[in-house]
Amino acid sequence: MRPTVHDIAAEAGVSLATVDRVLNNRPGVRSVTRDKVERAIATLGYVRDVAAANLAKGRSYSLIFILPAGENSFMRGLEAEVRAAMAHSPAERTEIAILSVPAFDARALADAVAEAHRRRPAGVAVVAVDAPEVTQAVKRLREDGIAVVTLVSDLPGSMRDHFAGVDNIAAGRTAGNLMGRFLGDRPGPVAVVAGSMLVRDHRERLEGFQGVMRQCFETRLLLPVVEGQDDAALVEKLVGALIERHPDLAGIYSLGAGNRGLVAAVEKAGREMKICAIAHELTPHSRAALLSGTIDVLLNQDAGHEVRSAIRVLKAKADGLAVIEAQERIRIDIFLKDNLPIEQA
Amino acid sequence: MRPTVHDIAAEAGVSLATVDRVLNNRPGVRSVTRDKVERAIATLGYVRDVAAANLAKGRSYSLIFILPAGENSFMRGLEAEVRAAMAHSPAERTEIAILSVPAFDARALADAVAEAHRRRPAGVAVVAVDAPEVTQAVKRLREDGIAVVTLVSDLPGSMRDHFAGVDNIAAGRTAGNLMGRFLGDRPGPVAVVAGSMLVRDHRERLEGFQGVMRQCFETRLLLPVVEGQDDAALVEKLVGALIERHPDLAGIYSLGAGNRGLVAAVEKAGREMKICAIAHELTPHSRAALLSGTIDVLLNQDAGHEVRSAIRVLKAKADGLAVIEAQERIRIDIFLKDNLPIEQA
DNA sequence: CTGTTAGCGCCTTCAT
DNA sequence: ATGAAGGCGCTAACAG
Repeated sequence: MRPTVHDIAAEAGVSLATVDRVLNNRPGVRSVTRDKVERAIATLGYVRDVAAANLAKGRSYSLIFILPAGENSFMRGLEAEVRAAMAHSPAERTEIAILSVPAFDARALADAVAEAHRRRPAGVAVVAVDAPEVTQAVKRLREDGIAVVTLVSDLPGSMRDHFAGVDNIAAGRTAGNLMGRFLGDRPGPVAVVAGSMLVRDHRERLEGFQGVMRQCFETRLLLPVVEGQDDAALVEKLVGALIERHPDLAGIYSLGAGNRGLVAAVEKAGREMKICAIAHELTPHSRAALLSGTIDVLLNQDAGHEVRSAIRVLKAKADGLAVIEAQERIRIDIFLKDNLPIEQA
Repeated sequence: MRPTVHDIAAEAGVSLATVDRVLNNRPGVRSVTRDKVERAIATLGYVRDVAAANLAKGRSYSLIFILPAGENSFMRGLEAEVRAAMAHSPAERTEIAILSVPAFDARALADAVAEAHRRRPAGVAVVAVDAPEVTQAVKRLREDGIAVVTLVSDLPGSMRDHFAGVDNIAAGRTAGNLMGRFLGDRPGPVAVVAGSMLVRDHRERLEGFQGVMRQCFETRLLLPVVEGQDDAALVEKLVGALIERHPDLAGIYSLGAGNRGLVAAVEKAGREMKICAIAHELTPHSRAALLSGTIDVLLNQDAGHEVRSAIRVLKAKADGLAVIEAQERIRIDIFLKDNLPIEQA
């Protein structure tokens, strides 16, 4: 049987309360007493039973998720994952609220962060727009002792506790490597469609993609990036124009959302163009396009993993505990039509 | 606050003990009383606090992992993950033991399963060799009410409760698709190296790979599969012979272990052959080969995920609980040198 | 500064 | 067939 607080109390010759004070390093213990207890802990090899501790505490963590509104399927999937987590709230001892803000709108986001601040939660998770007013608002949260995790897109310099998202430079590099290899010797330029250069994840993917293309496939012409605002209609228009202007277009890397527009434009151009399309995020639409062959590769970040990791980290940080970063790393999934997971319910 | 057993007892007008009997459907409750309690549970929307239940029970699950011995880096990594889980044993209320058996040896494995049976654990996880005597031994475990999970390689027809591993047909197909696309129009045959056709995961990968190659890249010559017994020295010899016999060899798919031998043989052949190599499992050696460019793609199954999933499932099955299969699915990771995760400690 | 006591939500004897 | 009481390992008042 593993040792309990009672065993430590006995071994150290003190009471339960004192053991508890030492364990949670609360004040009000002479350092000699503290030493005795710590020695007992060490010799008995005590490890606290977290479940029992939580039961006794009955603590509950109030968390706020700030997510972009709009049609973006990935973001809606992310929201669904947050709502799924809300459903398990009782078991997880969390109380989660969602704040919705217009996409790519730094002012609105900064206001939402301020609103979250007013509600004094234990932690906040935010899909960041990379702008000074947002950085400042997040900094103020932190200065007030509220834990902050950036979700999907990071916000360096904001003092956020953690970033729950993928390495977007690596994602861009991966896309570049696959694009270069899939195209082989086939001639023709490659286009890049982003959502907005205001968000860091898109900037980083672009950087990674361009880096690999210039470094490993230096003969390939890269067209200047166009910004589709993650809006399907706009993306369709932009991609349509690109295809028209470049009849020999060999590949398209869509590093943001609006895949419906991408798919529509490529399908309109027709099969015979054999455009190699690489896009991000597995959604019902992009899945269908991958299976039909319109999209060749999908890079994906698992929204469920990101949300659950964000919650774990927020709870830990709210308790002032450290986080094993390696254990919270979010993988970049690469999906071909052959390794697509079965559709979930 | 969510309802507790007390609330149900009050609502139903019975005692805690009776509520508990109903909750764990133990005998000794009149069906009228049972109904009253069940109605109370439903109207209050009660969900039991598993942590508190475990605390009260103090139950501990004894599990046995049966793993192949030998140099195979992946299997050693798997064992390391099991040992890591053993380290958390107290917190997880598990007592894990490891049984080691020679690789690809059906008799030895069947004996080990019988030995596990004798120890009467709550559950057994086994890396299966696909042979009748193993199937029989596993069936006997199940008939005795012991939960069984196959790990990495499955054993259909054995009545095992669950398979903790990847979809190996999909893995083979993915390898085939990438091989076909990476080679493009480049001429030359493709070789396949397996470990042994005695294990199901290797047979399935082969099936998937050949399927895609024949279906989507039908002009490409596929050499007959060779078996390297997951032994680096043997693999090196076999691959060396293949390269010698086919100076125009375009690609190699290594679907088993022994990557050290593969890498040695390909590097000996020299860069200028530009052989496209696709292999399985991320190990220190294969990682280095991916970074150096000797291996082009690594398909991987996360041993840690598999072990933790196996433990979760065994505990659930030991308690007679259902498992959400979708939630236990193990993904196929695809690693290029660009998306390799940072090396863990 | 330190100890006593009463729970957290659930399960388990032992009576009745 | 049902209930009362104590305890799992830990924490949190409240005394002293």
